[in-house]
Amino acid sequence: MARTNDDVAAVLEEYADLLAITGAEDFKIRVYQKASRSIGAYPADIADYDATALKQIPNVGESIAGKVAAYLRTGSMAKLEELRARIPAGVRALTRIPTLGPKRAMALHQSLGVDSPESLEAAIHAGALDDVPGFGPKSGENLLHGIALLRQAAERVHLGVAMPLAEDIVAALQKVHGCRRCGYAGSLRRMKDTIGDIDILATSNRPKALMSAFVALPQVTEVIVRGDKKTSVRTEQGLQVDLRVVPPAAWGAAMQYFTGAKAHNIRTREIAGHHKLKLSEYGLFDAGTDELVVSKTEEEVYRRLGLPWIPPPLREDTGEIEAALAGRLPDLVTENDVRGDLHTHTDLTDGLASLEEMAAAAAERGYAYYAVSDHGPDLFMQRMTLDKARSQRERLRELDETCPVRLLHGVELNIGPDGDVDWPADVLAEFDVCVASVHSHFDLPRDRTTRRLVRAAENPCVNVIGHPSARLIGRRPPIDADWEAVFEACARTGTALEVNAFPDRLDLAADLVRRARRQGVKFAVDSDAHAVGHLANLRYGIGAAQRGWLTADDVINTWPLDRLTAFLRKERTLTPA
DNA sequence: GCCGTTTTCGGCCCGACTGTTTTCAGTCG
Repeated sequence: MARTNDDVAAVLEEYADLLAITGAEDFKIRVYQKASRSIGAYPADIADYDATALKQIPNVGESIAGKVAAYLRTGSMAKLEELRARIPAGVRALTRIPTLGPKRAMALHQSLGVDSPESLEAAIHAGALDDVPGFGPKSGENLLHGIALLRQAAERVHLGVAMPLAEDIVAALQKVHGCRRCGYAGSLRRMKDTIGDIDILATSNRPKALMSAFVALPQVTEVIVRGDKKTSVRTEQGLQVDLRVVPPAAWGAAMQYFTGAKAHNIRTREIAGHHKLKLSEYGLFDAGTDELVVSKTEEEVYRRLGLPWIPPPLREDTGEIEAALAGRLPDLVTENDVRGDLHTHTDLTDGLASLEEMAAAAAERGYAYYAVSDHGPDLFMQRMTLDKARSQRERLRELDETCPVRLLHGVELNIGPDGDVDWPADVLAEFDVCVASVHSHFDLPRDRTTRRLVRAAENPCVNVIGHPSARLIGRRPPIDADWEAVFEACARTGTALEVNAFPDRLDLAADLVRRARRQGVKFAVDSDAHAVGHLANLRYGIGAAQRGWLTADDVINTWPLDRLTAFLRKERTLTPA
């Protein structure tokens, strides 16, 4: 299931955690964390690598390469096994309790013998904490609260939940007297598909007023920490929201800092160090004199570090720093580049709006072209028939004559367990665009799922594989396929992969998008709209595309219609009739 | 343990807040 790289990354991460619990030096812990990230983000599969090959990976040196090579050979890592033998697995679980880090977790384990959140909870209730130095009454209270939160498993929420909430809070704070600027940062600004907490940044010379307004927001149910510079709250759905207030002149440095990701920031601070500078949320400073160099805009901060401005979706330390230094950052696709949507529904099947309403909404968005792609007959509950599809086409052609948007007649086919789709080639040839998606049989064995998707791609009439992994964030895992084989087939046959913009799908996911792009695959960023309001979800799909390093050239629905049409002909025109 | 426009040795990201401390360690982001 998991790639070798992910498996090794998890092992190194665990080793780093156990080192921290045993009180190892900070820098040693960080080295294993860095190596874990580097291997996790490394594009090639390392399954067959030996120590020499492993050392080519950044942050993997002699020692780690040796450990990983042994792990790949034997399935175990001696040093890790040693630590596992010393520290019960539950102690690592203790560090997942908020306010309890490795040091204090180990202290509790040694003095009380606790080895799980449950046994800690029992020990606290028994009053055992009173005898442990460094733990007062407040600690017990906070730990119990933390254990309760852990139990609720405050899950990460998807972008479609976090973004509107963040936008509401920003709008409210902007109205507070003295607030100069306010915006969201963090993983939300990086457009991660799921969000653990929301980071809001504001500038004001009167931070107290801003903090008071913040904790009084109707969405707030609990204040976690409160200060003049930083306040954290929890909302009714258990989501943590942090507000940071900095002086107006520090906006750029603060935005850079709070957008993260943490690993990206560590790199930018290291680079600052090399330039004898010091970077914090308050600005870029001369390391010797502490004099401010720049802080007003992110562009200035990056420029002074010798870097171009790096778009937030790339800031993960997965190669963007190296690309920036080499002047090879991708020119990312934006929502403005998009000329049309290739996957949308109407009330002919499971959509809520009519063909006319959807076409009008597409025109309003300024699209040049727009495909209606209702379900084919194989999704039986949608009651589609060939007659219905053809009569929809007639209406669409008629509407097209007066519509400012060029209307395309499409279909969303169902990919059966063996890769077959609803209609034969002669029927499919009547459509302008064919999307084909998996809607059932999600648990087939990997090789069968791979064959299923490859066959769909090899169908000369299938233009786009819709929501390729069929995942539903937080509800259904992605189907298991040999994705490299699927990507190869798509690149070879001129079949695009969809980046479905529905916020609980965001499918293909960004990391797979990036891997597919390396194989030369093209993409369609589609809304899969079932209602007028869904067309605007496209922004989330663009976020995923950006996180996958896509340029406009990689995305077929940014192309002019004639180029798109040529792509959609696929090899149909090359195959003799 | 890794790495090199400061280096093959000596550095390793920075600041806010909390709780328990009498000046700071631990945790978090």
